[in-house]
Amino acid sequence: MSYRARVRIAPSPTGAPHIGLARTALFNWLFARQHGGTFVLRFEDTDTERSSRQSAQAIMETLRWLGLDWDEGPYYQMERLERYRQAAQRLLAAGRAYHCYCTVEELEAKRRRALAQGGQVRYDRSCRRLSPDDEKRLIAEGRRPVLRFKFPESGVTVVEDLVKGQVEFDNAEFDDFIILRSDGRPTYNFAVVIDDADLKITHVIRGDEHLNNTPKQIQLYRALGYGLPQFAHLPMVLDQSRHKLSKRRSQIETSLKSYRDGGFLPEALLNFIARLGWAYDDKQEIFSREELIEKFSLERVGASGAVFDEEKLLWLNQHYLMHGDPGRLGELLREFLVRQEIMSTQEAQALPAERLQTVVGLFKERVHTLVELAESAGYLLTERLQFDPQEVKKFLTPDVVPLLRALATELGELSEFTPERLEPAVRALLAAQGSSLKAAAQPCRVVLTGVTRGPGLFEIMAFLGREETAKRLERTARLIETGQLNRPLVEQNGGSRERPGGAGSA
RNA sequence: GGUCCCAUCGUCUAGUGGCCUAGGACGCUGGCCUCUCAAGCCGGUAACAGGGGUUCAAAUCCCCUUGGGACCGCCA
Repeated sequence: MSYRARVRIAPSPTGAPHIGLARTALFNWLFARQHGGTFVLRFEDTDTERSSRQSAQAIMETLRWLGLDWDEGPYYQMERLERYRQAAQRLLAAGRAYHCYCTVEELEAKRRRALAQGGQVRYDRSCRRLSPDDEKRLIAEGRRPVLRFKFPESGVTVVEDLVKGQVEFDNAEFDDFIILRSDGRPTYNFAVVIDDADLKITHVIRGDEHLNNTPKQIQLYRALGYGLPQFAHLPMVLDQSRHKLSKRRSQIETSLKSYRDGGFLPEALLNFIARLGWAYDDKQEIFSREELIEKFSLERVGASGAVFDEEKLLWLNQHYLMHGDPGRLGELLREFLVRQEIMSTQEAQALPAERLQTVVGLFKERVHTLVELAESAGYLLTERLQFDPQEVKKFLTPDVVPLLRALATELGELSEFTPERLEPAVRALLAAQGSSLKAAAQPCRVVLTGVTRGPGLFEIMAFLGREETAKRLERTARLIETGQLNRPLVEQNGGSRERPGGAGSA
């Protein structure tokens, strides 16, 4: 297992990078890293209509975000046109390729006719034996020929696939496909062979959908005199209706950017994707990047398609949120607070890193994404409380007012404003008032946060600090008395810009 | 329509002829814990698509059927 593996990811830069790209990239990357090999990036940009430099940039940025660093490239096929031309020339000279003068319209008509008769949608090879005179005439008509590959008309092409095993194709099923367009640009099946040969790719690891193309490529390798790489066709990632993941028809999100924006961690996404079609054993679900490199193997890649289960991704993301580095998570939270418009860039920048880390600690096991984290933490970091009318009605009744006042006063006297000191103090106070923590916790929580769920009451108080806690208690007590709690508090406060998260903590 | 691939709980999967009255995980669900919600812990639900073979023995091997998917472009 110590050969110099060379693998590649060869996306076409024709749109936003998607899950499928990450999947193929990850498996190739893992294979390269595991074997101390080389991971090459190549852009298949011969579809000049749809390819764009921006898309290439977006793909590279996404790969970087995922941490799938490449060792070579990016190569661009459009910068290698001369290479394809030379190879095509060789094929032509060897009698393995020929010019075809059929127009797009003619081909389209033939295809339609064939399909209507329920027959083969293959090119009829009509240009294969044109006489020199015919060719002259067609050229004189101004036709610009394409170059077609003479595919063997009989025999069998065998694909030795590392995932699918040995797959046989009857050569009669294939037609003389186009290798060079009329303007000289190569088509996919041609360019991919020359590039993989030139780049000395040892293992072509790619999606399942290419298995049917492989015989075409194998014949090309042979005609060109190149040695074959090993092939490994990965099962595809499917949507809930078991179709290939597609931006257009699938319900689930396919764009990687939307996962990034949605508050997913790259390590969670990678861990999740790795387990789509691959398993190490019956025990382990969580794999760090290093463990994946160590434990991944093509032998253990399954053959059947795998449905993308967002619930499981969410679970994994929460796992990495709970166990990730607090410092890093804190900074990500800062970013998402702005992104989710919880606060301004300036406000976010003013937050001490330590405060953010505390928030992460308080919420990490209660949220699944950074977006949820930012939105949940809003009431701790800003004064904007969203009182749920239902909860207000249920918990903030006039009879809790004395309790709130007592708390505000009593807590002011506490020497240390920490959860450890708060708990016994509050419990004692409640007991003295003839109440209990069980009875009073929820009203207090709503008073302080506006909602009925969240971190422990004492953690919340400690985070808010003595002053802010007392302030919220008093203010809400007043609002209850005057019956003003039917509208959002933020309006009644006249839009205070004060930040409780700033200084006054214990 | 043709060719090719695939087929274990709803989902991801373990299983490579006996260890399987099929294991784990997500989800769902019951309980514990508890100031809420989570997290955590304990328990439950749920699958070998069907039919033929081969074999002492089949989820595992073979065949057929069915079902699903991909590809069949001067897209990749």
